[in-house]
Amino acid sequence: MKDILLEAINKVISEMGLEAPSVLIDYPGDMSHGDLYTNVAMMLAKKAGKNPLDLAGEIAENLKKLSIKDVTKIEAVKPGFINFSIDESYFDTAIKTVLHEKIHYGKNQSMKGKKVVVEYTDPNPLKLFHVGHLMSNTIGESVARLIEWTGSDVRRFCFQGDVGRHIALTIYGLRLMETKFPDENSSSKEKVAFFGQAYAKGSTYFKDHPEIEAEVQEINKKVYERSDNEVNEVYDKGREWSLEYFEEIYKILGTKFDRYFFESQSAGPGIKAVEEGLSKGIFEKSDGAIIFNGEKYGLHTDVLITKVGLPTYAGKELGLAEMKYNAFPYDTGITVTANEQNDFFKLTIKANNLLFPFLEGKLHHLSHGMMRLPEGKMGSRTGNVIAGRDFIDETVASVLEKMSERKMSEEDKKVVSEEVAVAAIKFSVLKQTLGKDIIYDKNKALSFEGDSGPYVQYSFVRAGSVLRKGEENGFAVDENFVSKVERDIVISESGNSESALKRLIERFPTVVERAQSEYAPHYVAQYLLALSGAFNSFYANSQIANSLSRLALTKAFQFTVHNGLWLLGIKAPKEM
RNA sequence: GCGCUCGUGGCUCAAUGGAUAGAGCACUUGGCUUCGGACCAAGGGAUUGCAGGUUCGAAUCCUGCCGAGCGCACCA
Repeated sequence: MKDILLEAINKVISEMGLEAPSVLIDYPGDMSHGDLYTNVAMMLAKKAGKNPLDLAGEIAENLKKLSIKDVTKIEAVKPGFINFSIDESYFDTAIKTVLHEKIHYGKNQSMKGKKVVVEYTDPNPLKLFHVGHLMSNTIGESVARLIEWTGSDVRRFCFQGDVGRHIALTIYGLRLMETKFPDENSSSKEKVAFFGQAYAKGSTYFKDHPEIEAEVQEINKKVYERSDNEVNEVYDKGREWSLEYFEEIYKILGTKFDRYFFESQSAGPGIKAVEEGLSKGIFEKSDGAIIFNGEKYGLHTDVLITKVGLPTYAGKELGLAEMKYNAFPYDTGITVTANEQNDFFKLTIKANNLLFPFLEGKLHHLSHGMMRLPEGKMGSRTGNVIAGRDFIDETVASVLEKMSERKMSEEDKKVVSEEVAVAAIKFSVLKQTLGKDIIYDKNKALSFEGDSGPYVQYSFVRAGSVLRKGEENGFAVDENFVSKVERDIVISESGNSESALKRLIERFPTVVERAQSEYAPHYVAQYLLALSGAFNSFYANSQIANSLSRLALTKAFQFTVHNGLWLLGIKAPKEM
């Protein structure tokens, strides 16, 4: 409908001899202003030498002459808006579309055939998987799903820092610890916690004893070269345990990576790329190290290969871009990280473009804020970090507490409580604009009410419950349901909670498009809150289970919520 | 110091240069003989950090100031 009106407006204004700017046509915030509005008259008034309201009136008159299907009212108002009212039957048709498209409702083909890689989460083996990784995973997964809905071929990549200074510090810290090395039978949580402590120990010790620098560098070199059996043994065990532990978390979160990359693999290609860049004059030598002088491009200067000959994070990033491209020749390569890496990515993207001209315009960095504690930044070096797994487990525990009254098997409770907890966590991340920090207050439990994931899930569950009731009343939602709805069109009156819900369901695909084009899942999250609110209001105001049209609307609501939650990486449970 | 990002009710967040700045939490009040109360309805609560500017129109764009966060050469 938006497109139809847009076309009509453009036609009318060009017939009036006016140049069309990029016309805004949208849903008004307040339904009392009609179903759609445009501000085109105000934008053109000055150029046309007319008063905005008069011009709006003229455009409105000309639009009326076109007698556009389903448009029942065109009205020029106050400063110069033109408001449109759409016939109720148009929305009834939209509801039927939902019932046909089911779990595909909202998809489009805007990027059909494009290849896209999304790299996210990126935890480091031997280091703690903290709430920040949870955030990156949540956002990356949602973005990957949004892109899948453009018809693109998406690959999920995860890059893990299995070599480097943090590993050396962990191994050093291990030597300082009295605690016994955990055995194979310990839980993966214990195993990983052990290495987390070692890292904290190693890095705090290093902070107070800078004289161990040479020793740490020596260990680091051994890790790269795999030249020391003792180091290798610790390293291999730690890496294996970490990766197992990460898999457990991905399973709970609902992410499945297509491919893992490790820094130990990108080091070689990184060095090769940097040396090639050096010979081409893209990079230069300085103080024994190889650097990228970003100042020519208004960026910083960063070291790519240290004077000891080891690639830095930046150097390895240069190798990674090519490795990713070789694994899957993408049109768009997105990397999701916290915004503390913004400058770093500006730098490496620039360097990658210079080095690999075929990557020009393909690399994108998507940054998000950080999980912060009320008392300040979390840092794994100091040890005041919240483990991602602990955060999930604590949330699950409080969901279970809330579910204690529910009659449900223990097994089901376990599954559902996990789904609800993950919803609460993910939604709290995805409901707000990317890039802003989230303050995590341990004393304030995550919300299950109001603007929350569980609120949306609850609405879905409730809808399911009503549908079952409808079935008892002889309105089975089966193969014949849609055709029954088709025959029995019941047009509801406009202006009530039922028509408000209908209108929201109809605009879902446009919400998805916007979220896709801006890589902004929060539009979907915010929409789901509004949609759920509209449903709950409708539910409170009408008897649903005895009306086919209202059941049809409820079913359409269910599909829409289900699809929206899916885009956020959140499950829609049957019961909770 | 330089660069990037951000300041919206007590708190946490929305708002494509557009209409009366929206929600949730907290607070006050009302609603289960109806389909799940993790709900609904209503109320109070905002000089959108401050000062200018651009515009028919600014939370949004520009400039300055104040405040916060992040980054800035051999860590990742």
